[in-house]
Amino acid sequence: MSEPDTETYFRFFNEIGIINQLVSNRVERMLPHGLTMSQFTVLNHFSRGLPSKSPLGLANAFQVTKGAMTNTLKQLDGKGFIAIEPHESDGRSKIVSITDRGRVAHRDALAEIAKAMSAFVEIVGRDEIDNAIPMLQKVRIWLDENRT
Amino acid sequence: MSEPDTETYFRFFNEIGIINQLVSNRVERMLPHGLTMSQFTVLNHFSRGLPSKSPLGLANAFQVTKGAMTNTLKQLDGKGFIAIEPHESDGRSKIVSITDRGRVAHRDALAEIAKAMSAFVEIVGRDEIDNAIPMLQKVRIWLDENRT
DNA sequence: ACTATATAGTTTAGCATTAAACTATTATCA
DNA sequence: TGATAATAGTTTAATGCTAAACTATATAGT
Repeated sequence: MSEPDTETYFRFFNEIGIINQLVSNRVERMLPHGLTMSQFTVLNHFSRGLPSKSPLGLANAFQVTKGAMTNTLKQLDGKGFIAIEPHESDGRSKIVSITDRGRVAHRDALAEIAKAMSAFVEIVGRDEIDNAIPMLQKVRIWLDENRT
Repeated sequence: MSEPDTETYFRFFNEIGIINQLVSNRVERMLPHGLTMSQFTVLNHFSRGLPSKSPLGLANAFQVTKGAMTNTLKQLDGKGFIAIEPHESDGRSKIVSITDRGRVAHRDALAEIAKAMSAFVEIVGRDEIDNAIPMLQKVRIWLDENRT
């Protein structure tokens, strides 16, 4: 691969890095209930009707370490937004699920995000987002499956 | 905006967040000279022939705080990869530039990245990257200019 | 059954980052 | 000119993340 090519790919990932930094920062400052981005992401997962998962399953789904997930779940549990129960047959494992209070918190958070996004939506249309997501998924899946 | 729309936009930013996490992690482990992603990004800026900048200018360019940039520059300086000189007329400011050793380190790093990217390039073609960058730039610029 | 290995989760140390306090210098303007 | 505000950079405290060590339970192989 020629050097200019590397530059282009690097710029791609660099744009992604800066967007991530700007978005995380912005969203985190407006989330209610003292939610962090990671905490919201977990609530978002369950409020979409997805089935209960183990802490490890969540860590894999969001590509963070087990340790990071332990921390995130501890705080969500402290706020009463999730329930952590022992796995019925495997003594090593646990099952995480969202609580009613968690659902309310998620709804509040989503409302705040929607409010802040309204201006953004006028600039970057739904079609552009729809168009980009499959490509981003392809990138993410490749990175996930080809870890070193 | 309807709730499903918010979901779509959120998924977009979520994919970006996960990609960023996977890439940072992967790249950082293979960078030579003990370079971090932030350090490499600074070297990359200068090695592209861009003009010397103040620490604050670099912090703004990469969307990190002044404090983070102080730390990054301190480490690059310790490795002899950059030179930090006082601004000629403004006693508060400094000017950062890359050194010859910094250029060599950058070249080494770019070679490692290119090597690791070769497999990725086969999956996600140059055209897809070229197609995505303008949209990402638009997102990044909007986020940057519309900070709260 | 016993031992070795693998797995789920927690804890710890180290690091990069942010926000805010702080120092030093420059700009504004009355 | 002299006081006030703005700016550049550093430092500090707090936070979240990773990697690795650690505990406890489950699985596999003999």
